[in-house]
Amino acid sequence: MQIYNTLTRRKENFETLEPGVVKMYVCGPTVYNKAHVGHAMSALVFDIIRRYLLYRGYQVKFLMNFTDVDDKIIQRANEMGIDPFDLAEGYIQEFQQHLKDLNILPATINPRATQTIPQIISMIQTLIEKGYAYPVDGDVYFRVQKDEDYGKLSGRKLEDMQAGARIEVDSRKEHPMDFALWKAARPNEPFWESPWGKGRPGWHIECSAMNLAHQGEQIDIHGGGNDLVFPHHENEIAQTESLTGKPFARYWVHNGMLQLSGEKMSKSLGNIVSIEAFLTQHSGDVLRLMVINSGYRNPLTFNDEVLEQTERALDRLHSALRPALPNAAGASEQMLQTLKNQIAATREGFVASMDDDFNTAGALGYLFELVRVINQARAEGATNQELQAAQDTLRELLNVFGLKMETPSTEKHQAAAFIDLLVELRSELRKQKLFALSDTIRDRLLDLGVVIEDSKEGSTWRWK
RNA sequence: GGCGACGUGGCCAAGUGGCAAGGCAAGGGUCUGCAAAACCCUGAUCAUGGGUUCAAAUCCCAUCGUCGCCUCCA
Repeated sequence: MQIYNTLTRRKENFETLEPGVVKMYVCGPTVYNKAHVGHAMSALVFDIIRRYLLYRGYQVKFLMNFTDVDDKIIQRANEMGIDPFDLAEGYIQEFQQHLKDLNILPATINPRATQTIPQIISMIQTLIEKGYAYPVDGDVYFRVQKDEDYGKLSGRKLEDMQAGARIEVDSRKEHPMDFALWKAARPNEPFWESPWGKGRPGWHIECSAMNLAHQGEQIDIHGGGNDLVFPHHENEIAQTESLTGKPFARYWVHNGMLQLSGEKMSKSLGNIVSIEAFLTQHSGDVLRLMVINSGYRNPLTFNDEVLEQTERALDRLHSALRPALPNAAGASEQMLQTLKNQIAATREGFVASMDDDFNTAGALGYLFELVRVINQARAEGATNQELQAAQDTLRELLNVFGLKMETPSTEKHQAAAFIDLLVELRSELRKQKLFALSDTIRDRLLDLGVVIEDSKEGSTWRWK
């Protein structure tokens, strides 16, 4: 199995620190507002990676954090006149529900910045002792010049960054790129007691501390959006590796940004489609399939046309899971052999694609080939029993992708007997060539979400 | 200005040295009372210009274009 590593900018063979176990950490959201579909994309990417690792027999320890204290949370809470911790808690609950709705497996642990304060303080103390950090007026800064390979993840040099820096330089800092590990509390801000006075952690240190606390000094996969490469992940590396003297993560994995009308979707740009809004219009499977249908490292095109196309593609996947035609007489030996061969070819192609840096789009292509052959076999009269192995394979691999492939709900089930009755009566009308009436029944049922399909063997119906 | 990524049929998108996956849409056909679904058939030489090679979408150089990061950001 090969994984693209941002640190080396190429694909590398995947070897874990401990055989059979993957320690994985993904940067979660800062919970100061509703999450949008870009956050969902990232969560989906790493959920799919995790599911595939599980499929390949790994045990996966999966952490995703919540940044639940920072400037924006405090600012927003003050504007709304509520407690910042309550604000954060509300958005955390909401995000957890979104993850569930998107069929994302729950994390092994969801650490939070506010629950890791003692570890953060102790980490900062050690960094100060080792000369990698220095306190100023209740703040503590990381000393980037002390870290010789600072910039290795993002491929930047300190000199280059100084040249292009657009930030206002804080004269108390030794170097413009030094970043805060600890921030002194201002009036009306939440704080914790520390050796440097009342304050709260900086943004980057929490992830380092959470990993140290829950995973140890080294992890296998560290993930997040590619907008986190610099400065967030760069700084995580600087902190952790300065402390431990060991490589932090073996593989740095970054997903591309979701693009709305050619731009990154982000809270600051204001071009947001919230997960909540999306899920009122579409199933979670649709967004998941959009993610699957393209490379996780590339930008993901998100617009109404692509959404519509993905809905149709999802319909096609569903089509292969439909039962045999009524009165199916059985398919030819040749057809059954083709079906059997395609099952093997699909399995093989799926794994080969996914082994190559989680090439979901390539793997999906093989699934569609299986779809075609299943539908061919059904059209030639294959029975449910003859279709079973292929459909089971398809279901199994769709499940590796995390697609739910749900169809009817229980309340609809209660209507099934009545629909059966209508379809039966309609068949009688058709025999009597009372087509106007039978078409009316078909149209009216379609309005109610029931699709009737006729064949020479009889009529079938399904939920739209 | 610095660093990086990308540009494949109408749309989305794999492939990254050896005759260009897949999905959506479109056109034609089979089936059907009609319809729907499904099935069958049809289309790209890979931004542009050079170069390397027996061979390039795939490597190198240049140009144009798009996007990301350099500030909070999945």
